[in-house]
Amino acid sequence: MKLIEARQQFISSWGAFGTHWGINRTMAQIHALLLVSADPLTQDNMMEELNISRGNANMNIRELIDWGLVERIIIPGERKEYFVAEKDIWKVVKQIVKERKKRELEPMLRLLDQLENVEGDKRDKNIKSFVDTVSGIKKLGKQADKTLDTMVKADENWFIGNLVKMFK
Amino acid sequence: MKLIEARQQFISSWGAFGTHWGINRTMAQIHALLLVSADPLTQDNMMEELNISRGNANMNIRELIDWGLVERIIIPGERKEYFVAEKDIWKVVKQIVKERKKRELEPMLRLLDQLENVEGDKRDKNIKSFVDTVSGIKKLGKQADKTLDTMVKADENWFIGNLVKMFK
DNA sequence: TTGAATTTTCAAAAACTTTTGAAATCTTGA
DNA sequence: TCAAGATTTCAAAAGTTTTTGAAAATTCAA
Repeated sequence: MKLIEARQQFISSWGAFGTHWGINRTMAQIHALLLVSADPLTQDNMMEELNISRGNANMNIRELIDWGLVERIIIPGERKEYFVAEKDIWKVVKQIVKERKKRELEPMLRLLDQLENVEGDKRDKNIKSFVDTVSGIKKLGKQADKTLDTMVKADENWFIGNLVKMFK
Repeated sequence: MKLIEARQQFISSWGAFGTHWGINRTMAQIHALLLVSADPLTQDNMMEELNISRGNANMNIRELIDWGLVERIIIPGERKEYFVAEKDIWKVVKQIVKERKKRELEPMLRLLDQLENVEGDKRDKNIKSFVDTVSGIKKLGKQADKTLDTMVKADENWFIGNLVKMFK
């Protein structure tokens, strides 16, 4: 398989993959393009390679910066802005985990804390069923939260080393 | 907070949460409703409680069954079908991990295997950048695949026990 | 077997998300 | 300061997904 073709495959699959994870196709494709590019790219480079409009490119690049996955860099003597993606996949994964934890897991746990204190007789089977479900989710959620916290702080070798121990 | 209100909060938040994970709102809400219900529910119960149409209810119930999260049960002497959700959250998580692994991670790893064999001189910086990115993702992906495999087979105490060891 | 109850299907409508592109704003070198 | 180049914004258009509801199919008790 030729490089051009392989790149296209990668970019388009990464885009499709992203849509299963609540990330829009273009954002995932821009990310993929930056991941496989040897050099920094401009917005115009990306617009051309992915066939997307200026507004679309701009919006999604900014969102990637917001997620901490892409960095804007200034090349001295150049007027245009250039962009690069973090290439270390372990760092990318940690960054995504960190953001999703903050944006989704933590608010959910705060809600569950409140919901657990529902009024009424715990012997009522409807109340019991509600409280049991909420407590169960909370318990697993809190554990996941702690685990992810530690993971975000860890380096790759530590992580893989531990997994090997854990699963041998 | 009263039970009715707490249930509504839970159902609506679970729905919003689901949309961040590529699951549609209604499917997540039906799941939430079944999770907090003490008794099996019919399709009509769910239509009424969630204010959704017959077709919508039917489609999403079937999708939940497809994911292995909900079971259809027949109550002797009753004409209607009843539904219950798996209440053990650890089992729910394992089931979701198992399905997503099969539907998303495994196909992605098969693609990466192919893309790694791109033709050309590995000293060309464009080829190097592509191959390095693909290899890096593949390496982490394979590790995740193994880990999730073990997790899917494990029971909760084993899992939490190990995490505690790992992170103490 | 029949027919009322129930479930399933699916085309069209509604809702929601993404993309476009032109205008507005900002930036910087001369 | 100016103006050309670059970036950002955002309303409208296009595209996608979800929902509806009525018709078709299926089920089952009598």
